[in-house]
Amino acid sequence: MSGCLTKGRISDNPQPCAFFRQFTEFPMDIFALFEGRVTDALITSYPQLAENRELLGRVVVEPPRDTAHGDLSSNAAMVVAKPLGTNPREVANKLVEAFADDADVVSVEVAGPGFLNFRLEPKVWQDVIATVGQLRGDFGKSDVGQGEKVNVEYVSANPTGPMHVGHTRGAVYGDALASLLAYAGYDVTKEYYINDAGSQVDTLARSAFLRYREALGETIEIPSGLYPGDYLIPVGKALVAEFGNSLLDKPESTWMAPVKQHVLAAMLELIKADLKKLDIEHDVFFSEKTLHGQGGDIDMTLDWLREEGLVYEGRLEPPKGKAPEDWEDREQTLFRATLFGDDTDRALIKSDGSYTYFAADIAYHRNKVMRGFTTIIDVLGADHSGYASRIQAAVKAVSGGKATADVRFCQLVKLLRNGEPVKMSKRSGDLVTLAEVVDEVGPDATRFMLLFRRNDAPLDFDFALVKEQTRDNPVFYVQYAHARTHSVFRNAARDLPGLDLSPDMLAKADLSLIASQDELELVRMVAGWPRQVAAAARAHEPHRLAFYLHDLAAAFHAFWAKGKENPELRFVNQADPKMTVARLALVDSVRQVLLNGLGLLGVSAPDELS
RNA sequence: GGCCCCGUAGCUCAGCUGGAUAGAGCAGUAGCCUUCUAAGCUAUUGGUCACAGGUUCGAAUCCUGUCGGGGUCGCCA
Repeated sequence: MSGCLTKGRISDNPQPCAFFRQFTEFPMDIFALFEGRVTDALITSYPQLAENRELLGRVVVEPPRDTAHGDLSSNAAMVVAKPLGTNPREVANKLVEAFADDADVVSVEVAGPGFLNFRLEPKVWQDVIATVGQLRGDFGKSDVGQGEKVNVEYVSANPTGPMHVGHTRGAVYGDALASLLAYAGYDVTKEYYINDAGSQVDTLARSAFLRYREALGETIEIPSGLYPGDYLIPVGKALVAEFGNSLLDKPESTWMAPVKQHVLAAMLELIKADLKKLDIEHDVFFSEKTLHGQGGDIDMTLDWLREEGLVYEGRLEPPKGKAPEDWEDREQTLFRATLFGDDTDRALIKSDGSYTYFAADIAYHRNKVMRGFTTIIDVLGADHSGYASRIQAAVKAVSGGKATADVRFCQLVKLLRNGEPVKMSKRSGDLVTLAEVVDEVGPDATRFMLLFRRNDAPLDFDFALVKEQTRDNPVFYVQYAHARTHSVFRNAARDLPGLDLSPDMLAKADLSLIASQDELELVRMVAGWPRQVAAAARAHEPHRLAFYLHDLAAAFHAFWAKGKENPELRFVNQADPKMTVARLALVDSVRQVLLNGLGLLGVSAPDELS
């Protein structure tokens, strides 16, 4: 065959790709495996479909919601029937014939409007346990990304103080997304854009200078408009340590540059330390300032845009409906964003002659494109939602359509304590900081709770619940499932002291013993992990993994509890070492997937809960 | 007024890019601890997927409009 089948799409790569070879030797993702077989069968029966990749890409093999519908179900017949000018059941019947000789398939039925329902040999599922045992941390890893270069820019908080809770969600989301994409075979760079060129860093420097004077013995009063936070006190002292009193009587024009440099570095350290608390480390810290200056990226970008005819001098319509009191109708330098799908053209140069933030941002995104990124993800706060179309237009323009921008927004987090909102006052600089939250509830709970929700939906974060050690707390619930897998092994070692439970021994387990519906149910869940990873990566939605893990934990707890009522279903059976080894291999596969999933989310997986 | 996000069980939310009878958790009700961690499990109640049209074999999902909530609106970053 030509082309390489990966889940949901067919690449243009004429070489068989590693992922597909992996299927043939090692069916890691059962669903993707059968998606390939169904697609092949379609092409065999209807050769004219071979060229219609878009259509074939819509063919899906998925676990049916209702287990009465078998192990796998596919929409293939319904997807292609109309373009073929035939009806779904006819296509379905041909596909049924095609699978008559498939040794993995017990039966295929046509159901409803044309679904194909597969029932598989138990061995297919049993083998998944062995596959997990061999691939370990690589079970779920894939190359759906095919090495595509992706830049994930996240956090990018202004370097004017410590991080507050508002930044935390974007930090966790971006970080988990980056891990997920890397795991799914993308070439990922984690990036932080330092807004160090605007006027707020001058304000920061002035604020720090006040603290400097304070450190030299003056009594200071912080005027409104400057940053009042205590975190600048040590910066003032450090400035004294570095400069003595030499800056004290100098005009601002003299001290501004050195103080700014110093305080920016200090703030960046502060932010890095905060992020470190959540185990977040960026690969690249990109300074906006480096884009400015003569002959810098912004100049170059604007020159280039001019050459392309994408810049003009013109007037913008005032915003509709809103009474534009201070609207000054003036001619300005504009980027033709409307050519690329934005709803208005955008200003590049301010009235004082300096560049707009957006001008720098075009240059920044062009810089990303030049570095070879073809998918550019910006994680922003929801208050920037109007910015998306602008960024997309910019990336489209500077990449000639070769790169795509995905701008993701994180909604607000509402902090609660026992159901009561936590008061926050911005004016006094009394925001709840990231550090305070993490110190109180821990990094695991912080990360998991923020990921246990779609990022663009608002989120209630209740300190009381997050710290609770009950099943109401999803973090704990999942971690407990993992700890429980270890506890099962500890008990096995205790009850069957002679039994070898090493990975080598588990690899030799007689997995045909894993045959009950309850057990196979759990295995099917495990088998779905690679599929979840691929789908979450494609959708840029790490929260799906959190939900999957919660479901897997529930399935495991449920099976564990069945052993309470029915001793034959217990994992550890002193009278039957063979069965015990097989069951432990199953437990081990659950454990491994929980471990892999929690790892991707950046949440620890303790062996034991104290 | 323009644009963006959202509207799913009493509450908090999923819903696998259009699939089969819309799912979890909490709350409510009824059960399960001499038994691998009850830090858990089982059963059960509960829905006009905001509303009205449209697209098609098929819609919570896509399109249009209405209502409601949030955000944002030339030179801030």
